[in-house]
Amino acid sequence: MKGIVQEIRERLAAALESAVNQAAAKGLLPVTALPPFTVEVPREKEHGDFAANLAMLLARAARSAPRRIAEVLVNCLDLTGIPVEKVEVAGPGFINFYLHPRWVLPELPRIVQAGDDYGRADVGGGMRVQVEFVSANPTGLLHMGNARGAALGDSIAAILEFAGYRVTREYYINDAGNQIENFARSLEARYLQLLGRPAEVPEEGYHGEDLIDTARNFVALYGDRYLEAPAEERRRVLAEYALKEKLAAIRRALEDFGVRFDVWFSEQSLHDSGEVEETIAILRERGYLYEHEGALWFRATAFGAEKDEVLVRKNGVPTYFAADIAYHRNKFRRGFERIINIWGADHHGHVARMKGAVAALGYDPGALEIVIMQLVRLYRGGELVRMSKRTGRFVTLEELVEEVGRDAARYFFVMRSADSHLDFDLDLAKAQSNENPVYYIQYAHARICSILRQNNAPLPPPEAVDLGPLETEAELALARRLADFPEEVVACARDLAPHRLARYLHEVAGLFHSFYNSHRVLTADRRLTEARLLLAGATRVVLKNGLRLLGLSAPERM
RNA sequence: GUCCCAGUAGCUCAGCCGGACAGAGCAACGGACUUCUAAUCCGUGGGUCGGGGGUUCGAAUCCCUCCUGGGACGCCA
Repeated sequence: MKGIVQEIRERLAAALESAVNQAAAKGLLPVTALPPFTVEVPREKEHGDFAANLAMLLARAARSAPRRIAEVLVNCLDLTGIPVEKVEVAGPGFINFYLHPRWVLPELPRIVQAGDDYGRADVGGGMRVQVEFVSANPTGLLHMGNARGAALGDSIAAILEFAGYRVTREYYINDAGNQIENFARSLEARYLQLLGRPAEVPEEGYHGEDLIDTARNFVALYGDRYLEAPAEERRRVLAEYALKEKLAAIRRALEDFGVRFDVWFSEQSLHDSGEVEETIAILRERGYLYEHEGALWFRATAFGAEKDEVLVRKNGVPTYFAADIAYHRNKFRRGFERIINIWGADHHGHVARMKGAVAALGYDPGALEIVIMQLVRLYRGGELVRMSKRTGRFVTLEELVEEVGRDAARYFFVMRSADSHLDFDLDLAKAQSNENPVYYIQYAHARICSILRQNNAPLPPPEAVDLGPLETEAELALARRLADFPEEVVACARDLAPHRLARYLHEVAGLFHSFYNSHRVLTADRRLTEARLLLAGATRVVLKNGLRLLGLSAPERM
């Protein structure tokens, strides 16, 4: 479904295009290729409802002044059927279109009729996309960076879905390799300590106190059964138990955060299935591997990376990178046409070599898109909250949700662009006051619901409502912005940028609050009431749909 | 040293696939609740878009260079 804004934009573009042809046919303009011009909405209201930069772009080829070309084009314009009241040439050569003030109103019944589907687009054309995010090590709890990734990834996935993609949300479980060994040794130390044996968590291990709890749970189940067992077996059993427990906790925390995954993909399964070996064999065949100092290297520099990378260590154990390449091959083989990874800034060095590996395997590196998000800094009482990975002391996702609430947390994570460092102010997120932007949007939604509840007279179907009474600036400005929603969704999907949607919704809420404070919706005039109820109802649809895409609730009462 | 991100109002940030006089929220100041939710609204003040060059009819936006902050440069993940 196309919004009215896009419709008019396209019709104006078409009219301009035929004006160029007309002018050329009449000899008023040399015949040239049509430049890629835009029909945009001017920032200044005085410049009309839409403006085209076509004349300026034609100036060079036509060897004529832009304003002169604009005049010629305006004279050749046929705007039949487009609600344009006035056309002007202005500034350096813009062609400005002034529409009938109430041109956007027909969109209102369409919004209400479409309901939950308003804004749904098909730019994705059913293309299969995989969004992989969070993928935190299952050796601990989720921290702020994981939380940002969760909010961002889930929102991007939802927006892409709404824009017509078939989306799979996936979590890659790093349940293999060195860190699992460290994990097991750390657990073993805690286990032994609990049973009164001297032991110490290794330097490189996991020092978080949560592992003491995990070990305690293990002891409750198995007691000292593994005290005298061979260390290898003891560690294996401990790690197996702890991974299960940690993963369940991670899953629960994410669900409480409103994030669900379609697939939980195990790294270990790539080793077990032989895919890692297979992938290495393919790279070897293609000539991208070489041996050096006993290790097997991938020639990442052949693809523009800064340096080559080890795939198999001297000790014969494949690296994380080797598994990750196998994982991406697996993604392509599953038929995903776009693969989107949400990574923290600390992984950006991995981007070039990963794309290189994809290319080396014969897949299109352009199909792999990496969204790099900058790190999160937490503030409380105006002070930076120090995090320490080594001691395992940090604020977890669960604690965050408990402290500030799910909606506030998610809003704060998506309100900034991914490549901006995020200063997360815990006090602000927690505040139930006007300082907190979260409630502004939700409050508008709740207010509308309250009005709708209080209207007890039956309403005509949306298309039968007389739009005549809507004429004030506040009413028209609100309706105009609502009609931008479909294009806004497409832009957010294109840029993988939920923060854009957050800003848009904030603006819509603002326009509604402003309207609300200067207009009564429920009045003695039934015709007026019905028109304003339609406007309010349309606002509700847009807010609700937008909030949903950001993973936020749309409360009916506050 | 090399690479990535950022530098825009007092603070936190949009705008960056070039467009016409640079925006929002908060903070500051002054107003609005007998009327559908004041978690709201209305108004006021506030900026060398980090500095310097360049490209262009036009640059916060593109290119070069320098400065500042954060991150990455492991046979960790």
